[in-house]
Amino acid sequence: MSSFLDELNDAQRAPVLHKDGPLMVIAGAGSGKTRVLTYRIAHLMEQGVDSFNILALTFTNKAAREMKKRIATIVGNSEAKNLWMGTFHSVFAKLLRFDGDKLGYPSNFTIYDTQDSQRLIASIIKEMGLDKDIYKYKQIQNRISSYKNSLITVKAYFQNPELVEADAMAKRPRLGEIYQNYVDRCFKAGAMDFDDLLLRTNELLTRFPEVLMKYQDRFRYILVDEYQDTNHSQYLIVKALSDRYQNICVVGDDAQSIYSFRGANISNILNFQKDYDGVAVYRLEQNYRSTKNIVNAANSIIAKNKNQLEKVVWTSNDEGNKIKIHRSPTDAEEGRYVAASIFEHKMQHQLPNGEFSVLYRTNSQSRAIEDALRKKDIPYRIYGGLSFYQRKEIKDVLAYLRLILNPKDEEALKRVINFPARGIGQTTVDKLTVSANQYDRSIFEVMEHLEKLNLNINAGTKRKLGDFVTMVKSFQIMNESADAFTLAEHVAKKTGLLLEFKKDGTPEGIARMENIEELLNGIKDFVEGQKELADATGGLSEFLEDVALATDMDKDTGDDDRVALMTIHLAKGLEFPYVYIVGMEEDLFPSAMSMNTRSELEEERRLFYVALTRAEKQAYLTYTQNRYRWGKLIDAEPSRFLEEIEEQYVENLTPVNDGYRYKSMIDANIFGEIDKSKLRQIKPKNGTPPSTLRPNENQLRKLRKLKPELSAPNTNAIDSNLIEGCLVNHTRFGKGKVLKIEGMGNDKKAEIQFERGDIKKLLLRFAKLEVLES
DNA sequence: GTGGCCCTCGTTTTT
DNA sequence: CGAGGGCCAC
Repeated sequence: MSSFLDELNDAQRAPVLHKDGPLMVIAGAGSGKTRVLTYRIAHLMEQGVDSFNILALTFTNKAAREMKKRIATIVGNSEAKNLWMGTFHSVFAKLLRFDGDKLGYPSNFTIYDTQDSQRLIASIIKEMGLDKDIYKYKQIQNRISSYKNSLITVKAYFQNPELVEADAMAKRPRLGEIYQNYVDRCFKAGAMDFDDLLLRTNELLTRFPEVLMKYQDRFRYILVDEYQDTNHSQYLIVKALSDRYQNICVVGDDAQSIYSFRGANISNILNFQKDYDGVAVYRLEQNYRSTKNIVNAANSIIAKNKNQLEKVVWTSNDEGNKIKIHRSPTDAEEGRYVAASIFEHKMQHQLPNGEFSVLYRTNSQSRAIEDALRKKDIPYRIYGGLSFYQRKEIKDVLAYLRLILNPKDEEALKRVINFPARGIGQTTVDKLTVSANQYDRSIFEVMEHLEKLNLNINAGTKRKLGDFVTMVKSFQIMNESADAFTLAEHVAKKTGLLLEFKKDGTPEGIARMENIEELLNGIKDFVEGQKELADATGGLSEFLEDVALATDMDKDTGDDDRVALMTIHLAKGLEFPYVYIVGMEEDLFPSAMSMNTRSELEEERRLFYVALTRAEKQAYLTYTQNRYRWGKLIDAEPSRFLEEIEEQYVENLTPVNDGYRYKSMIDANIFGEIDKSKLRQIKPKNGTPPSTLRPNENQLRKLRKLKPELSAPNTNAIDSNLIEGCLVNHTRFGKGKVLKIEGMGNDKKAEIQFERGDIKKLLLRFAKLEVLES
């Protein structure tokens, strides 16, 4: 029966067979971690552990679904169904639906997404009459979120002088008040934000020992995937739930911890052995995914990090091709190169699109890649970014649906009360909000009792408000009998949403209408799917919860064959035969925002490690010399990570001396010029012969090392004489006139009209210029 | 109350 | 450069 155990190697089998007591599995990239988790669960069930007693926390709901499916093939579908599996957020949302009433929440509480939270915070700031330039709602939301993730409640905040002082110092003395108001308003709206799902679970488990006992007893075996990315709040939940039986299994890889910005605490995994008694540690070090070149290159990168658990990832796979590094003049050409390369591979080996992925640091980089792929007719799919459910028109429909379930949902109400336009303006909404705050009621309740309240609202508007209330109530009645699809379709029509976009007539409006139709189809599928499930209540509420907590990864990709475009963060846990990592430039990757401390830089490096280890057969690293950012073309410098890979594993497709295959509208020669001139100066200095293997990388390295000493004297020498309008001589371009000087210090550039005809922009610290006449 | 125009800001990454 | 928000005029 347990033949699946034969599919494991010895290292994998050990944690699968481990039955009781805490265990930690340190799983290197591509070492079969998911397989271990899956089989461990299956094995527990075969050993007689009741499926109701197992809780598995995964990184995406999709991962949970797939694991469940696989387990079902081993132990049978009816048993697999009973497992509690999903992301922290979805599992504990479910738990709070059962027991959240003890904290005063309705079981149909709304889940606010980040945008809802931000809007609410923005309106609180406005209501408090604070300066929006000092109290920036996005920053404040971020702040509150990290407080919540560290379990710093409003009360804890005010009791902590350091925090209060820090905010006061940052000229935001009223942050605590905003926090207080925000929490109150969410509560009054019957809403939880993402962080509440964890924070309130903690509160529930702490304040109600009988609830804690119930779930401790229920979840006798707990498994946590990607443990390195848990935050403090999640850590405490796991700790509390596993406290009684101690059957806790965590799986992770400290080298792949990349979510500290949302509160993930790498010390959770580093300290696991201290947190539990008698922890068994298993290591999965054999990589089954990638070639030797990729595995070794990745190892050589991560070795640069200081803080890590001991582990040696190795593979018996083929050597494979070297990692290819390619430079382009601009981001548009980078896109073209990637598209052309994918095309070439496809043609040569008859490969499907699905074997390729393009990974980037920031979502905004996708545009150039998209353009290029589209031009080559290569189908692609973007993951993340503005996901389907975040689109305006979709959120509008969802807001109506949310309002049906929870009329107290303030953000949903404000979103749709005047969309499509029905003559209820900001002034009216403000009056309602003030009144609602005053009576400690929701806006909807105020609207229901307009007659009894003496609000300064004219009769016409009152009638409109009344109509709106009546409409929402009619939806609520319909919800009692109709299924989610029928209701949603009715809502889309009755509210005039569909018509609104249809009558607009622009391509954009039509696209929006089609999106709404797609949403309706999605709801239909959902309803159909629910009919098959035994425990499903088949309603709107479950659909909305799914939507609120859906990752972009969770959306069914269908079976169409497309190149995958996504951020590196989103790529975690995935693998592709061919991987292109684009934008390998300083300030972009590593991000300019993450280079202030060693730990930030180390996280960027882990991110690079994650990116590289997604590749099975071949990895490409590309960078540009100039990139459009904020609508401006800016100089780019190769990422330091390029140099950190050991030379033997990479191959440079664009060495400096290759004669510039890529002609560009802008001055692509700048880098070539510098490198050559620099080399000439450097060579006698340290006597190292230039490597014939990787001239570019060698030069770059030297260049970087020498830059400080070289740039300072250079610019100084030139500074005094070189002014706009003066005549200069360049060693290679000849005589020219300086048209413009811009930038400061190292970035100081001169735009020069050369006699031979062209205009070039040169960095002064590199250009060898002789001033002829000023 | 509505619509249009102008300004600002942003690009880290997400449940 | 683009999106989103605020302000002003009708």
